[in-house]
Amino acid sequence: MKVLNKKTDYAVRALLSLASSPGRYLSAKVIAAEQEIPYQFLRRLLQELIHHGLVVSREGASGGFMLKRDPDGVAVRELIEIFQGPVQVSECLFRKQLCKNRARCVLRHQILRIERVVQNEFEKITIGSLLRDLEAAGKVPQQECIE
Amino acid sequence: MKVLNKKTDYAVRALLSLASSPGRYLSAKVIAAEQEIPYQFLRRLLQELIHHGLVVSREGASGGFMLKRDPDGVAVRELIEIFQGPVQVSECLFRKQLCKNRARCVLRHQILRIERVVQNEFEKITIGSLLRDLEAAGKVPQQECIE
DNA sequence: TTTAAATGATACCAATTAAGTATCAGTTAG
DNA sequence: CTAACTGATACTTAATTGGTATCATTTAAA
Repeated sequence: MKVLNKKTDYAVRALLSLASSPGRYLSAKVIAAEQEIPYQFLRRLLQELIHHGLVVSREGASGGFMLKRDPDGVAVRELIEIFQGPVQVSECLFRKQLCKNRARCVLRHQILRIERVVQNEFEKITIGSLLRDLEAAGKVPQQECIE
Repeated sequence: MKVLNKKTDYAVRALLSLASSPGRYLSAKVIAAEQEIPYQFLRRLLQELIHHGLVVSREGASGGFMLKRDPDGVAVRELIEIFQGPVQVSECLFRKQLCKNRARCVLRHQILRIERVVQNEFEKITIGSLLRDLEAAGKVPQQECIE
């Protein structure tokens, strides 16, 4: 069970780059280098972010991308929805069809409860909050990625 | 973002069938009909459950499958791990390698927190608890699967 | 005015995974 | 003996994921 796919992961990191250079345009090249994201992949991803109104771009030489919204208003939850679709368990929820059997429903009910919890948690994590975490972590020299 | 795949979903339902016929062997055919699970798919799935020590089987005519363990001792969390791998966010956690950049780590840290919450929730949901929910729901005629 | 550095928009590709099907061999109750 | 089972495994098909490549357009600046 994988929670985040690469695209979401890259998007978060790209947005962190943009958020830490407010008011400036960063080129895809720079972001790619900074965050070690495959260049062409990143470019497609940035287009999607534009289409969803999260960033703006400037074309031409010395162009690039800039965060459009307040970093605290961009939740990881929204990014997950953009790149991995809505947090869901089954078709049942969306098609609003009757359950074929009750067993399925009982399980769904429990899962939906958990989904709400997860959504809530991801709603609380924003680019802004991550950026602050990042700055706080910056004071410690280097950290191991465990636990 | 999909939390449960079909295999896990089917497994839960198959186990619910088995749990509601304690001490009896149910054939794959019967379970498949009862839960509307594709027969051959179910059979492979049941083999996996055997290999993981959750059910036992009897071969030959009038053979079938039986739950091996206490229904309350079989958590959905375990089924997710069997059929979808451990609840994880990235390779980082398991390979215990150093983070290439701090941004990744900061996000990871938050995600791991959420993962623990999710794991805890799925640990609480067991075949036994679902069966009781099912019996309780059985008193109401038929329910719609919404929200 | 030319040019180099950008983005915009697509099209393509390879690997993996998910879901489902099919088959054959061995077992056993009746 | 045979029909109804499980055990094991191979195959298929479609979708998804992660990544690459290309061409057109825009623009700052030499």
